[in-house]
Amino acid sequence: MKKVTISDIANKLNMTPSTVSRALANNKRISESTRKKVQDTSKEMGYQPNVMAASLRKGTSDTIGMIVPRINRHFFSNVISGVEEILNPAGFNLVVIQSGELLSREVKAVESLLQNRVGGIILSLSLQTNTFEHLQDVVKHNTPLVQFDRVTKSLPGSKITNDNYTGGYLATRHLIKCGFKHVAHFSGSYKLRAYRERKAGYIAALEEAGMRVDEKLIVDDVITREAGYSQIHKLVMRTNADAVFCAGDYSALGAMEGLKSLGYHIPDQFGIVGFANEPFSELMDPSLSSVEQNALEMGNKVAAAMIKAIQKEEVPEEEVIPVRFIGRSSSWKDYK
Amino acid sequence: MKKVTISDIANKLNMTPSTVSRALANNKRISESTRKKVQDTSKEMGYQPNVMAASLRKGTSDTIGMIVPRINRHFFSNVISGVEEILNPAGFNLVVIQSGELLSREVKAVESLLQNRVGGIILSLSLQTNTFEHLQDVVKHNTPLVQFDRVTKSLPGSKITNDNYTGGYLATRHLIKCGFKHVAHFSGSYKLRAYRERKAGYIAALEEAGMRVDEKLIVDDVITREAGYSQIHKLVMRTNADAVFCAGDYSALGAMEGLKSLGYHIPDQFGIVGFANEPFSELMDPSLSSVEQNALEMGNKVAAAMIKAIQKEEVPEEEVIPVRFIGRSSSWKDYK
DNA sequence: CTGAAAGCGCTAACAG
DNA sequence: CTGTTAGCGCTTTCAG
Repeated sequence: MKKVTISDIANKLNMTPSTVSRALANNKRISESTRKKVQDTSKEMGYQPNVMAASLRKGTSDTIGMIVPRINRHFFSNVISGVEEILNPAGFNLVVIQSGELLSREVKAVESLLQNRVGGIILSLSLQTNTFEHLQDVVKHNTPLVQFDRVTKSLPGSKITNDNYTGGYLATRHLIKCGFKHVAHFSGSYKLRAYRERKAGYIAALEEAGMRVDEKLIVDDVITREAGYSQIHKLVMRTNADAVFCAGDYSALGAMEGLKSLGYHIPDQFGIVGFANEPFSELMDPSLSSVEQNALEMGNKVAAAMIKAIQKEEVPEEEVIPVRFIGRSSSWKDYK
Repeated sequence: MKKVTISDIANKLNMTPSTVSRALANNKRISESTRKKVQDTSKEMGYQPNVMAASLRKGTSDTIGMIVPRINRHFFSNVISGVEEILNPAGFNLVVIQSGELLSREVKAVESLLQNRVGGIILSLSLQTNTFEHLQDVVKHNTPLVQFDRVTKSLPGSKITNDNYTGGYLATRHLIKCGFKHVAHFSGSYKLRAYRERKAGYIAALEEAGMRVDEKLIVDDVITREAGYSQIHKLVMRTNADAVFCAGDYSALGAMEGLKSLGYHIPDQFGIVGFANEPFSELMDPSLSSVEQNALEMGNKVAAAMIKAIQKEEVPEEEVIPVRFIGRSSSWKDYK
């Protein structure tokens, strides 16, 4: 089928494309009668506006690009939903691209969004990302940038993060209150502020309790299930750890499996707390204590910041979303 | 920053935009030397092609739109990854939109993709979808359409589905072989073929075993955790069921929780099998038997069909991806 | 209130 | 091998 354009409509009604364009855009300088005529026949003819042509002309589009490491993480998919909740009613479209935690794919994604002239870019950094040149392009192109969760300060624009510090603090304090004496920490990459902050909260809780910070009890780059499994083996062999605060639920899951394979009873002999409250956490046996992030709210805030940035309003430089500790069976013991 | 265009490059090098365009497109009718010059200075000047302009001119774009009910379902997010695996290397971009299982949002998504003149649309129907007018538009616009998983025959184009029939058959046969005598079935909406087929497989297994099909043991529209929880209560009150094959893992989860709350021991007193093999299934206590769908392979096939359709090659009308039954503790008992 | 005209950035005949 | 020209569909001054 030939696609129908505004000129087709104009011809049929004996007017010019400009008038049709204005009528469709609800321009106030058009008489009520022609507006109605135009809108009726456009529907009748099955007109679909060509947004590419419009964006090309206007120099900007109503599409917002969003780059996330993976969409099959509970946290990220809920942030996406939160963003859509605000963006769609405001007349924006969202396109989501996965970086797969790979810098190379993040670079390509940024490039592709820029080439599509999106109205703005929402980004959570991949684990691999250690250089920010590709994002300098975004800045140079004057494309609004909003970062969330995994952010870097070396770029301008809004940064919306979780209260990772408090999360780490609450998780660790809980383990201490449950009577664990040697609380270890499985962290992520220190390149990411989120993990540094969770670790800082962990240390703060130890110090508050007058406990010594033992570097041997802190292992970084342990975020996968596999890493959790293998690292917990090393940990119990080499140290006197009796509990672990993991910076993610997947490593906590791996750690739990590792401990079970060694015959440990959880939580009596070993306490575990994760981070992110993945859907499986409450269903595990024993159920996994975790720190819940308010992903929907974060998404809402991210979208709001993006809209403000597009409208060139003042944007909050940093915004922190509160977290909530959820105690479950993997750690709950003799709480005082 | 002003965005740099091919004319800017052309000016700087004293040639015409056409030459630059051709050099950038690796057109063979361009001398090696100018090609190199153009590509170098384009990089140097930070040129980003405006794909909107190109698509407008060419009348088609390299962007494929994909509409899924929800991205936070293990199955769907893996199909997405499978699609990307094929589409990205082939030079296509994928944009994903969620319908949220709502017809209204599915309609809007289709409209938006059409307005963006995507090169093709990949679709899995929302649960609510009971009319297909919005998809007639896709056909009318000559936009290639590939359906997967939740498909309707009333539209042309490729349809890639799981072998739901065999899945239902294997799950039910397993329960029968484990000695359960009154196997019930929690289905989804019969509007969707996937659920009708799973049910057909269930019935086939019963009949093969010489068991009577009892309509009281079959409940439809039970796909959420909540529905599974409440319906299992009704089921054990009103019938003699001693096992249930659920058309989804979420309802199976709810059913398991409901049975536990009633003091049932699983699988000794009641057997459960789900469908989809969500990540939580293996982690539950007891772990949930389920039917695994090969989502990555499905994604690959979907993408391949789309590429063929775009290149106007022959496309397979229907393709069926095999499934695999995974027996776990929720059903495994006295197997023979 | 409506029309005429220009141009967003790119590609593709058609000519050289 | 490269230049000329026209136009994709739309918006937006600038004139009436």
